[in-house]
Amino acid sequence: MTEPARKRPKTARGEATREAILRAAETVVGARGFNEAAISEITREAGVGQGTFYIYFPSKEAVFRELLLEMGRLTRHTLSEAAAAAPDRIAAERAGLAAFLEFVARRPALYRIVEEAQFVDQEAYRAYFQSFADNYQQALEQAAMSGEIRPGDSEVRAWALMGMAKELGERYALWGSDRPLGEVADAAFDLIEHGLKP
Amino acid sequence: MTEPARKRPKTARGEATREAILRAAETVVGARGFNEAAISEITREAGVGQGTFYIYFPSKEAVFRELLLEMGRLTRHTLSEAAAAAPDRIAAERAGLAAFLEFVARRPALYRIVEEAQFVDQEAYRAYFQSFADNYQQALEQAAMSGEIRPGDSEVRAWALMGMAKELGERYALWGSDRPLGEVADAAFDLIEHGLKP
Amino acid sequence: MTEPARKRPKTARGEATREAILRAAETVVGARGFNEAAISEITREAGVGQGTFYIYFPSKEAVFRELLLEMGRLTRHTLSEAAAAAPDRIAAERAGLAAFLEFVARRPALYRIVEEAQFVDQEAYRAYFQSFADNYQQALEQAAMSGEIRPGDSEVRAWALMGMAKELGERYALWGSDRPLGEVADAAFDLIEHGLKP
Amino acid sequence: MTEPARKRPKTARGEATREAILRAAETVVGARGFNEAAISEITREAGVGQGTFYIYFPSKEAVFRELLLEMGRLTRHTLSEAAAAAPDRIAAERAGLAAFLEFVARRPALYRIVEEAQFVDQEAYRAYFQSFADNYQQALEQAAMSGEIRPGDSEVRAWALMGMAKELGERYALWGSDRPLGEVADAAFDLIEHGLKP
DNA sequence: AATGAATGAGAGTTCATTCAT
DNA sequence: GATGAATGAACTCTCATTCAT
Repeated sequence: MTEPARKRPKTARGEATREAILRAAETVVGARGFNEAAISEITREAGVGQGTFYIYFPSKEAVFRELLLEMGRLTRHTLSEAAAAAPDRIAAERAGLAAFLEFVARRPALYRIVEEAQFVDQEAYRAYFQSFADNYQQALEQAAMSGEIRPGDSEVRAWALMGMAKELGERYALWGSDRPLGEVADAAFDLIEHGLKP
Repeated sequence: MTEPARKRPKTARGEATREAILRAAETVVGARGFNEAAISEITREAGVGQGTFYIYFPSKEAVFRELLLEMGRLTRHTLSEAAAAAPDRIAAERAGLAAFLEFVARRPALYRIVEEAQFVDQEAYRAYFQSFADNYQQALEQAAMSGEIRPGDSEVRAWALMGMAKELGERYALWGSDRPLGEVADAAFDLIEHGLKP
Repeated sequence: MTEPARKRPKTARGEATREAILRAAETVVGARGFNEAAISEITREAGVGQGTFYIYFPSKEAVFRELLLEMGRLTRHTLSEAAAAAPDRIAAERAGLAAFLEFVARRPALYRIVEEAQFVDQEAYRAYFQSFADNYQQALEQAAMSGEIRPGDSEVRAWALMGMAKELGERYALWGSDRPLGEVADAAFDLIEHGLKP
Repeated sequence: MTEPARKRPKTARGEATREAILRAAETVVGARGFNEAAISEITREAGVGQGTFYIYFPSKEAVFRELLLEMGRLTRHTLSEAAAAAPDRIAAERAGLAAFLEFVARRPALYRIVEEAQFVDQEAYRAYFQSFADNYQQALEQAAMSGEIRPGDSEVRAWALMGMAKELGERYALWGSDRPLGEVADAAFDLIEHGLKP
């Protein structure tokens, strides 16, 4: 199903070219969307010939998939760093949310790509979020057992909290807004922490 | 930007044709996605000639936009019905979430179209959700003022709750799952009501 | 394996277009060969737009296959007419060979296509000749039983005689030569009739 | 028209590389056909870098031509050996046919290449067979003069007999068959010797 | 109102060949 | 001698849209 990357470059020059294409793809696909992003535009942006693209990626979908993987690594890294510094789960939620919003603001193209994956490579998209959800669920479960949070359905909670974060990222980090992201994170965290009930 | 629908049919026959195309578009676009959905496939599915499409819609994007409008009407109707029966805002949240999940499960193609709108007609997509958020925010504000819910940032809350609902709809109603939607709604509602804090 | 022709035209205009493309393909593919024959050249020759090609044929291979079928029909027709007029098998051999050479000279492009089929659609090519061989073999068998020819291995004979005819067609009708085809047919027939032995 | 081979290697290492490329080309071109055979595949099969190809051959057609020459040498050698052992022309026919079929069975790729030459380098292809025919014709002429065979049109006979051999080679040695090649040669020889007439 | 035919712009992709190292 | 990288021309094929009937 998942074809392998066409080529692992063997020289430093090749490595650089591959990286240039990847960055150009992030830019162009992030800006135009997958379907409007032409290979010719990506290679122009990367400053290489059209054929060069196919030395490093077997298809347009393949770069896309690679960018998705990158985004996965970066997000995981961002979140685990944020969580590591937090004393307990509740604090981790807050830190994670804030870090996530910052991250989306910093790499909007990459984030847009993740969302579009839904329509480009459903399988990869679902695997991507399922894996996040699995980890998240586990963390919530442990926190519930240790009494850091109220017990509850960890699976549904994981998805619900992910949905919140995604929507806020889209709305406030991607669309742009005059509200500082920290403020948004705080407001959302208040909801997560205490709920709506008076 | 938004061209008007090419033609409001005058005869019953025309009305039926237009409707057939709309339903075929929902099916095909919902299944294949906007870009993979060929007009020729839509018209074949609708049982009309290819040229007929352009009698009723000026472009491919136009049907798409029309489907988005439809979805908006239906969702609004669904939610306001659910909310109307609820005694207070907290109950309305619960009922609304459950109704929304049911709705997504019933019209998955339509829901997928809404999500894809992000990549097809960004402007329409943002307007769509902004309008929901505005209404939602207002409802939350009133509820806070009347003491039905804890006071807080209604705008962020609106987007956060919408994100939750969307993600749960996608995960449990669209992807499919063996968990009953009512159970999912209950679990999420528990989080919304009380938050994570013990 | 064998995809169906994309479209049976429904109007006379369509029928004419399809035929024009077929004739243009015969010309261009016959002259340049399958690989060098660009679709764009075929459609230019046919006087239609490039896209029109794909209304009537699903691929380049598909026209090719259609031309092969045509050639089969024509050859069969040519040979059976020639054989019908012959009093016995030996005479039929002579008449068939002469008719075949004439036919190749008249439709060189079509004949070249048959030969190239070997490298374009092996399966179709083999089926094409196997079917000829089967008929031929049967005719030889009956002739042997009725004493019109010496008994012998009809299968091998069929292929051997087909090979002769093909080679002579290629050499004298396709390459061109100053020797009249009738003379060639006579000379070959002498060999077929009496063999080499003094 | 016929460019010279780019380079006659000077060292044993070079010689080995050239030979490796030639053998890889035989394999790949024989299996895939000229057009489907990519240089990159040939060099991969040969275990050398892509650029190395052009040290030894100036173009893709050039290797092809070289393989054709090889095939010519081998066939000539095979046939002359078979003929040398035969007491007279008739016996030489038999031995030559049998040897040819064996040869095709042993080097199917090479044989396929000869046939495809028709569509890759017509000039070389025709020269190839014309030269065979010339020799063949001469042999038949001498045999006719010495009374070993019935007098007749040697040129046409040469082509006719070549056609037989080629077709039988293709059908029984290339396609594969459960009939022993010796048996096929015998049956064909019977036809060549005595003809069809009772 | 309806339609089948037609189109051309543009997409992704391949590959023989060149070249700097 | 050897090679991996690079390239651009060229190809097949798709499809939204227009139009004559």
